[in-house]
Amino acid sequence: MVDSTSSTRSESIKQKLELLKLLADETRLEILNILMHEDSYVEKIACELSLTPATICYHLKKMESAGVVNCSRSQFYMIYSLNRDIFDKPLYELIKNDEPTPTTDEKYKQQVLSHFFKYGRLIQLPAQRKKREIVIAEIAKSFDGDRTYDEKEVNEIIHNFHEDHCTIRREMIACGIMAREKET
Amino acid sequence: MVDSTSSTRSESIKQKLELLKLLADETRLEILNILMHEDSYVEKIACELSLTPATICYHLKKMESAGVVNCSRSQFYMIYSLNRDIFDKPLYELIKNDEPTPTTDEKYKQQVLSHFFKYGRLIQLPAQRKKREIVIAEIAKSFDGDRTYDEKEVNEIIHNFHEDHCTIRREMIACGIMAREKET
DNA sequence: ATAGTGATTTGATGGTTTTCTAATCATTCT
DNA sequence: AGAATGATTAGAAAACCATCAAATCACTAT
Repeated sequence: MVDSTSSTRSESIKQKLELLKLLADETRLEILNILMHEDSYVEKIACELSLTPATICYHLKKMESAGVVNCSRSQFYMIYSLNRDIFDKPLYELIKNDEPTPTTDEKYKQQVLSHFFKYGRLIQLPAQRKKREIVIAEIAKSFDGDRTYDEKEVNEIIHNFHEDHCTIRREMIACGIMAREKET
Repeated sequence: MVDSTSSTRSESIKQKLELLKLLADETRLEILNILMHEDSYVEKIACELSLTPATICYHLKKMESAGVVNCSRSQFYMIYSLNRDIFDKPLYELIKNDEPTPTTDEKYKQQVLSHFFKYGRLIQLPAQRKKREIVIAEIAKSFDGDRTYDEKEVNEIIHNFHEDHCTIRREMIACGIMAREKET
């Protein structure tokens, strides 16, 4: 059910979270500590921890289905034992998300843009520098980087986004996205 | 507040549990993954994860007080960064309880004994072998290991615990606690 | 000083999880 | 087969925790 050979190069983040949740419980930690010393069975553990067999069973079953412990029958008892392979990894292995990082801070940009643009037009220039840069960069996409524009052209394009083309134009230059050129 | 130099040889089990609980939450894992790439601040993280700044703050504060992250002010922002030392340990370091193990399976014995003895007398011989051994061992404490007893003496001592000294005596021999000797 | 901006606290809500009791299941021994 | 014993499941109560909206705090810049 669970690959215990050697980490399959990318257990989903879900599985890691599941393991961490399993470990983050006092009762289960105590059970694991008992099993570190010797294999044991439900009733005995229940006695040692002063808890109901039902409760211990609940925890053991949970840990078994995650591959943390194994169990096998022996006479009257279900003997539970530790799967020690699990615990060798360093901690950062468990918090690191290997999955193809889909959005680094792309999502943040989208958020900002959708907040300041409505129907393709700029509602208001953000006061924060970081946000302002994002907004300006978006407007800059309408320009061809290889080409030069005269002032009238620039103003027309910016006007599609906002009335006040002067401020925007100034910002674009301030951000280093656009350079002034001596008029020919 | 928290020793970040090098594990102080025995953080209480409580502290370990606290750390594990911190890690066992999807949102916090995501925050940590973001901070693994670069330091960041509340609002930005909130945007990236599509959550409220209040929520992110709640998590960051929690992690800060456990020494998992650090924060410092920079201009408008509270910059949070990872305390990477924490994550070097292998996992078993976090589940192992270093504290002086107070009761290995002593507690289990006490449970069994208090169940089968009342006012110093044996109510009933347990059916289970393991429990029977515990009970028999308790009775055996009344004998001096260095000395030999004749049958009458043995029966008298056992009689203090139970009417049926024959069964008990047989069990003691079966358990290897007492040996028969040719009568002199 | 005051306005603006991000961080934090507070209180309420909803969801998850541990724990128990009681009932049922599975196995062993007579 | 039937009795005994340990393990498991089902259902319910209680504790815990993440999240949000709204209010407040702390700092910066004009």
